[in-house]
Amino acid sequence: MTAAAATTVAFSPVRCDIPASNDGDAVPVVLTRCSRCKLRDLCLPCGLSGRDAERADELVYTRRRVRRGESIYREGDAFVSLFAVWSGVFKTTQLLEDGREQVTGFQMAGEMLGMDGIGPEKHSCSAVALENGEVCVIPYSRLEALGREVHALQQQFHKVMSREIVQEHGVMLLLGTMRAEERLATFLLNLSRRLVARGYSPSEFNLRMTREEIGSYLGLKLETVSRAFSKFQDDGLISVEQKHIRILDIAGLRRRVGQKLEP
Amino acid sequence: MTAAAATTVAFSPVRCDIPASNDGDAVPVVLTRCSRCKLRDLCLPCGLSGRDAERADELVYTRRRVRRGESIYREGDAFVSLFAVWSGVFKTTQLLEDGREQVTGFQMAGEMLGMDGIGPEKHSCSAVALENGEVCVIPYSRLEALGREVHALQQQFHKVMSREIVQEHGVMLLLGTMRAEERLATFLLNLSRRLVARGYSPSEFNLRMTREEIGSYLGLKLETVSRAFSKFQDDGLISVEQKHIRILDIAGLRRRVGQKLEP
DNA sequence: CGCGCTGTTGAAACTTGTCAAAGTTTGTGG
DNA sequence: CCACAAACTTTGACAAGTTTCAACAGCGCG
Repeated sequence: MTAAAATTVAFSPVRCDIPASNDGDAVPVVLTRCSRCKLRDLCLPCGLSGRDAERADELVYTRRRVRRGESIYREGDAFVSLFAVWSGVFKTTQLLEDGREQVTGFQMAGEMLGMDGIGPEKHSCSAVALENGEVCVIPYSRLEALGREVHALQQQFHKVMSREIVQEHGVMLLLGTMRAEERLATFLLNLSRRLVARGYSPSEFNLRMTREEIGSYLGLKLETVSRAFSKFQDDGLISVEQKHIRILDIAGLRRRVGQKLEP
Repeated sequence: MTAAAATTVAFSPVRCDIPASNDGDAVPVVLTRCSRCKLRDLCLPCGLSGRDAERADELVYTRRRVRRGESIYREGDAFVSLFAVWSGVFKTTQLLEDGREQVTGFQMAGEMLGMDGIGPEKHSCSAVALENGEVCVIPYSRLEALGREVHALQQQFHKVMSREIVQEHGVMLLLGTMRAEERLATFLLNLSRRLVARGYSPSEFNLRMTREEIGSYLGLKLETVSRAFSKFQDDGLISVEQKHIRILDIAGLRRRVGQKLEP
């Protein structure tokens, strides 16, 4: 199954010692190379070629393992680096003063984490692993410096940030104008689209998040999410076995969202 | 009153002809200078000093008048420039395929518009003036080029984009976890805070948007917004006379949002 | 001066949340 | 490997909050 293929490591990390960088991180690390990474076309260096692609290798010196439930950074932490998901699925969550929490996003391979920290110089949300995974650490000072030299990298970075803004507009639309079932359908279609881009099946996947986390993201209670799943199943649009989802009628699912949402 | 002061033009535009720029805009324009602008500490060049501030003058060659109801750009338009609000209030709106529309933000002096366009290379929302106003046109290619030379400008730009992301997370929190009254209270507090930063009264202002636009932004129907206004008035938190709002008890308003939201 | 847009308010309908109970799966430790 | 506890999911009944529909008032523009 394709799912297994993409989890396979198409990459051999090479141990080496890196001289102390000027941002205070001087431990022996795993050398990673963006130019050889299986995710290069999904990730920040997407579109870079030739010399530019090689220079992108200077971006990432460490890849960090994160175990299920562990966080990459927490709300309030000083901002130092961006992170690119290499494997696993993550969620970002934000707290309201009175303790209410919301999931503001789910991130999978190739997606960037931490851009919220640049402006305030500290993270405004927490990033938590939903399963064991790895993230590439991109020291922000390095990205800034390299961006000035490698024009295409700078552009790429701006595009990534911009797309983050666009995507959040989409979530605002979802939260502001859609009903429960429309929200869930949109969520499933979005997930499907992103999985396809990563070489997985568009119609069959395992959710890494709980009903509660989905609900939090969609502005719904977990019971409502559960009911919507059941409804879709009763209507023959999907089959649900706990976290295992099969999309049986993708067109029907799209019709549940007013009309269609992704082409 | 402070409101009048900030509308006054503390700046004299100078007519001049600029040679054709390489992004196809060759009409006679108004020369503007960021380094002398009354908004420089609120806007993109915030924090630049000395030589850097002067170089920022190369960023903006035109300021564009936009009349109430007119749009700066529309969803789908090719992306060429960013815009900085110089005067007036704007809204950004996004459409859902079935015709539902949502207001995704309100922008006032010093705030940037158009960053959603960088990634997709076309605008993913429309920007419309709620009253007559002016925007500074920042050709994106120029910002990119100048950013490579003026380090601090580049950093500033990244911060602006990042803050946009953070702010949208805030809206997601609002839409995903708050009730009608909490949403409106948050909206009013946010407005008040931004007005203060611009030298206006924190407690008395005129809304430039209709109840429907507020509702759209907050994910509510206009009737619900109207009722929440009335409730706040009955409770002595604010006074409402059509669009004229006076905040009578800002602490009380904060208490309506679970606890507090802005310090 | 009147028409249209905007805003307010009431009552009924609908959607989602809340509470509760029970079933299922997962993980842990003996 | 089994037993048990904890976490997660499903479902029902009812409550609460918001929308919908409707009527009317006020303001502002032509």
